Amino acid sequence: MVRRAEHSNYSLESVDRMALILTALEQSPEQGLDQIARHSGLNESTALRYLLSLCKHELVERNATTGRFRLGLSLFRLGSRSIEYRDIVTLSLPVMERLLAQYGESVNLAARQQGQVILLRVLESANPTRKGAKAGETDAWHATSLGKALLAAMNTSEAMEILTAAPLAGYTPNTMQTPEELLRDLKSTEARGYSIDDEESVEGLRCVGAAIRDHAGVPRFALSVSGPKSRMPYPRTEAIGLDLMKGAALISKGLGA
Amino acid sequence: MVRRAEHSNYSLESVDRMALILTALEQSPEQGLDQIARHSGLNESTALRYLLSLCKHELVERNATTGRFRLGLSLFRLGSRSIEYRDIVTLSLPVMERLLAQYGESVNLAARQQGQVILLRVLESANPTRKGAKAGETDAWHATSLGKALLAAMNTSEAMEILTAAPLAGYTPNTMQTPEELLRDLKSTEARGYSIDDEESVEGLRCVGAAIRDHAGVPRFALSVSGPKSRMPYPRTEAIGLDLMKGAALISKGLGA
DNA sequence: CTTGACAATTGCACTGAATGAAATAGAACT
DNA sequence: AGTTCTATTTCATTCAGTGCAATTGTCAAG
Repeated sequence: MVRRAEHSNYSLESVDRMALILTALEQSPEQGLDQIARHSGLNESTALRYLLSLCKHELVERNATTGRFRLGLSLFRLGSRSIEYRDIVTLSLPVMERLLAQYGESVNLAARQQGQVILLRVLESANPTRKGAKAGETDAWHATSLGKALLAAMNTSEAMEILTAAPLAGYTPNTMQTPEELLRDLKSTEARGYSIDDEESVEGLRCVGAAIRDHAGVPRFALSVSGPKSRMPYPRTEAIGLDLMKGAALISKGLGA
Repeated sequence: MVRRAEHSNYSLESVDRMALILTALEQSPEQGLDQIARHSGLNESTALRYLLSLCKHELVERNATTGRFRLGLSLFRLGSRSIEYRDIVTLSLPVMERLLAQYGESVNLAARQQGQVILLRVLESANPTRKGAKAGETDAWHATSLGKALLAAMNTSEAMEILTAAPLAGYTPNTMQTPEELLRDLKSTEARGYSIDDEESVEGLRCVGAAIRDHAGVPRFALSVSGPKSRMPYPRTEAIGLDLMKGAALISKGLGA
């Protein structure tokens, strides 16, 4: 039963094309047929047929007056189910709630996905934080505790690949923008066991993060606690960091690690 | 450009099949190939090929040990974008235009933002009204149909918090200036489904409003129709109120509610 | 109003991608 | 050992899906 499908030719072109269309639509809120065709590399008539078919299932929607296309609500419904059904979230929730209760700061759970760090779940602190992150958003690899926790947990060559794939944007004066600098930070992160984002993504915001490994030991998720610098002094970040490591380890174990 | 595609045969079977698969997967968190094939009515080999292709794009994921399938994280990402890209103004415009055409009175869209009610868009009636509201202005919570529609849609404690935060200014003899009086009004508003401002903010002006909820069910926007008392007699306000509720519900649905 | 440029839509003939039945192969039992 | 599941693969057949080219509608400029 658990023979894995190896034949890569088990890939249906139509599904690939559909994915291309959706990826194209992801780039901007609303697009005309020509833009989508250009972006996806598909023939215009082909793109139109896919789009209309997708519309039938509300996976894509069409502006009735302009005729432009956008991502549909069915995707939202399916996406919500996807998270709801995901054991990582249910598995992490108790840990996250405990961390929130203990420290009173926002707790975040993220996944590594297709080269991005995507927030799965956020438990907001009761204290108003300047960072109003919401599930579904993507975080920067090099400037957040979530991203850096994941990077530090993978092997160096893989991390380098991600860090050199695109120019490293600067968000604050503290953002590290060279791979060399980051590599040094990742080394100490690995030794320490948890990552620190000291105003590297948002000014005044300090975060601590730890990686979660899946059943195969691959770092696939990360947990973080974030709060204003004033409420995150040094001895506290260490306490939180150690606690995060414990929590992350517990979840990893729950995933079968 | 805006010729609408009519030919229903513009539907790709592969897209329909893919939708069948996703719908099947939506039914329960994790399913084996046979269940999915049975549920979708597809041949097992066909279902497998779709599933594996979908896996390639992380639209579907596979449990590595059991071989069972579930909805993938890409759906979550796409779904989040779908909501993010949904713009309240564009979504509301068709509804607002219909209301203006139907009743010939000014139609207003507002958002609750940072403790205030902010007008997002105003469609002016052709008949000169004394209320020349413009987008960007703020409305009073306690003396307008927009504000009261929002207050009535939130839970009582939250509404009270807003009503007691600052003294309630009086604009006309009709303005309710005590939380108790307002609370009673909000109760009947909730039961009625739409709010009424009967010369409470501007003398001679009568308004009817309804709340719009976002994807999470939070009342975040409101829609209203306003006109001089002379053109807004009682049976008419009710007709407009019911119509507003329908419109608001439609927009809420468009936001993912 | 006419013209031209552009974007969306449709018709159509061809073709190879996708299909389902049947054969094969592990896994998990007895 | 065999038996019964479910998952995977093969393969010949064929029709779904393709892209070109023609058409139609829209918009803006003259």
